[in-house]
Formats: sequence, structure tokens, C-alpha cells
Amino acid sequence: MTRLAHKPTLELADAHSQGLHSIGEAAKITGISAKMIRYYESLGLVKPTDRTYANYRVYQARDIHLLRFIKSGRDLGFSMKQIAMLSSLWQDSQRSSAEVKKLALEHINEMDERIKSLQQMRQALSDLAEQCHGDSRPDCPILDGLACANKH
Amino acid sequence: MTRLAHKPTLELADAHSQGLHSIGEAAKITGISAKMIRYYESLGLVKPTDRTYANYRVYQARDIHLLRFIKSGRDLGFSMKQIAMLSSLWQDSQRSSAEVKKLALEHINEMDERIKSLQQMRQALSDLAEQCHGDSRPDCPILDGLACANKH
DNA sequence: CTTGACCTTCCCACGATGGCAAGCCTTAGT
DNA sequence: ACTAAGGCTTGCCATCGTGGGAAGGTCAAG
Repeated sequence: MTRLAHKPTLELADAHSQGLHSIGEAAKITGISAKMIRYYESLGLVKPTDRTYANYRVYQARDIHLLRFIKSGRDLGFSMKQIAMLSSLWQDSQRSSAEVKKLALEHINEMDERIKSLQQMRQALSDLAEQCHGDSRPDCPILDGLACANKH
Repeated sequence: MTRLAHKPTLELADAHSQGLHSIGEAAKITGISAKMIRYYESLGLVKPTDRTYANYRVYQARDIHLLRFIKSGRDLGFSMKQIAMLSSLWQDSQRSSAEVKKLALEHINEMDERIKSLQQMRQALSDLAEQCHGDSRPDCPILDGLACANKH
């Protein structure tokens, strides 16, 4: 972390006091793997402010902040594309909250549909499973259900 | 579909009366794309009984039956690995229904976990969205929530 | 005989993530 | 001063289920 492009003799302690971090440190802080941080960079989401002479990525406090923003978005199930849009809204002081809310509501609808679909599958399968005695005999309503469903 | 390896002069009408089908017909019947039928074959799940002289795949009634079994499994959310296991149980007359039920219950648990996780994300996001007025002002609790969640 | 609709194989792409390898850099211990 | 460990770099491959497309063979109808 020493020998930054701008401040060649910057020491680690100074770097930390300025909120500068290597990719490994950023990973520990944010809970995102270094691999993923590089991947997000390749998507154009987070470009580190600087590189050291040795070409190491250098993250400032604002970069860390953005990484945490991305992490929160992932934790809420947003796709990278959605996060890219949210991120650009976040950084746009002229945004309207309506735009953000629209994205959020769309994602909620997507999740509702996935939940409903999963619940339907779950229900259908547990209906079959309930009919299955589950002993050593080969007779099995679950397999029968799989074999005969949608039969035309 | 004519000129089958075994019966070189077999006509289409005969083929149909014997339950023989090209991959395109199998696709239409089962609702699985021809692409996917070939993929399932590459996984060792469904190997067509025959090929014509022109190397076209020929599916018999039992192959179609198996494809439908696979389709039902996918519709219930099983992975291809799980379907491979279910399929081998299906074709094993010595199976115990307990084995099948065990797979089913495991999958039900997986789905329950995914449902719970989705519901938690959905709830967290809709909590944020409810606080957002969603008008033309830039002030936005959703973005604030993304920016500040997990902040250390 | 041509045309269009099939079929074949092979390769590429997605989305988000992990793993590995080769090679450079830094830091700490001898 | 040298060495070993560990961090960093890039680049490639794999996952899982699915779709798309190219290049070429085959078949049926006009």
C-alpha cells in the first residue's frame, strides 16, 4: 500500500487514516470477496480511485461506501443490472425518489412471483409426498405423480 | 422418419402407430425444446432407442414417457441431478418408496429455505419502499437504506 | 430440381460466483 | 541481504439450465 501514484512515500498507517485500502482490506470490510470486487469493476460499477506503483488497486472511503451499497442491494436480491441503475440514481443528486421506488416495486413484484411459483411447486410436491407411505415397498405416489402429470 | 435402421422402409404413418417420433415431434408432445432434449441426452438421462439412416434421433413411446417424467420433475423445481436420481429410482422396480420420499422431502426443505429467504428480502425492501414518498424529490429512504445497512 | 423445413454437431452467451495458475510485490523473519 | 509467506495482478475454466446461431446433411412437396 506504500508508494501510491500520487503520494509515493505514503505509509500504511497514513493510508488507513485517509481511508485508503487494498482490495483484500476492502473485501474484509465489506464482506464482498476480492474476486467479486474485481468483477463489479469489470461491470463498470466500482472503479478504484488509484493504483499503487505496483498496480495494486487502492480504495478510498467513498469506494468502500459504494461497495457496501452494492452489497446491500445484493442482500435484497437485486440483480447486478438493477444495482447498476440504483447506483447511478444514488449518485445522481437530481434523481426523483419515484424512479427509485419504481425499481423497488418492480423487484418486489418479481420476488412475489418467484415466491408464488415456489409455493405452488412446494404445495404440489408435498401433496404427493403426503400420499407416499415411505416404507420399503416400491409402490410410490410421488413417482406415479411425476410419470402421469400433464399426460395428454 | 422413414428408413429406420431396423426397418428401412418404415413409413411415417407406421412410425406413428408404433409410437415413434422425431426429436421435433417429441418436443411438441412433451413441451421440452429439442435443444433441451439433446442436453438431457448428454447428461445420460434419455438416450433415443434408435437413429434413422440419416442419423436422426428416433423416440419410442417409453422415451416420450421418460421425457414427460423429466418435465414434471423440472416443473416441481427439482435439479437435473435430483431428476437423475428420481429417474433411476423410477426405473428400478426394487426401489423403496422411502428413498423417493427422502429426496422429495429434501427438496421441499430446499424450497422452504428459498421461500423464507425471498420473503425476508421482500419484507425488508417493502419496509423501505413504504417509507419512500415516491415523488419528484431526490430524498429517498430506499437509497438511504441501501447506503447505511450493515454500516459498521 | 429447387425450396423450405427439418435434422445433425459444435460453439458461444447468459449471471454471479468460485477456483486455479503464473508471475510480480511486499513484509517479516532469519 | 536473502528467503519464505502471503497478498496482489491477470487470465482462463467451471458451474446450471437454457437459448441462439452457424455449417452442413436430409427429406418432402411443388
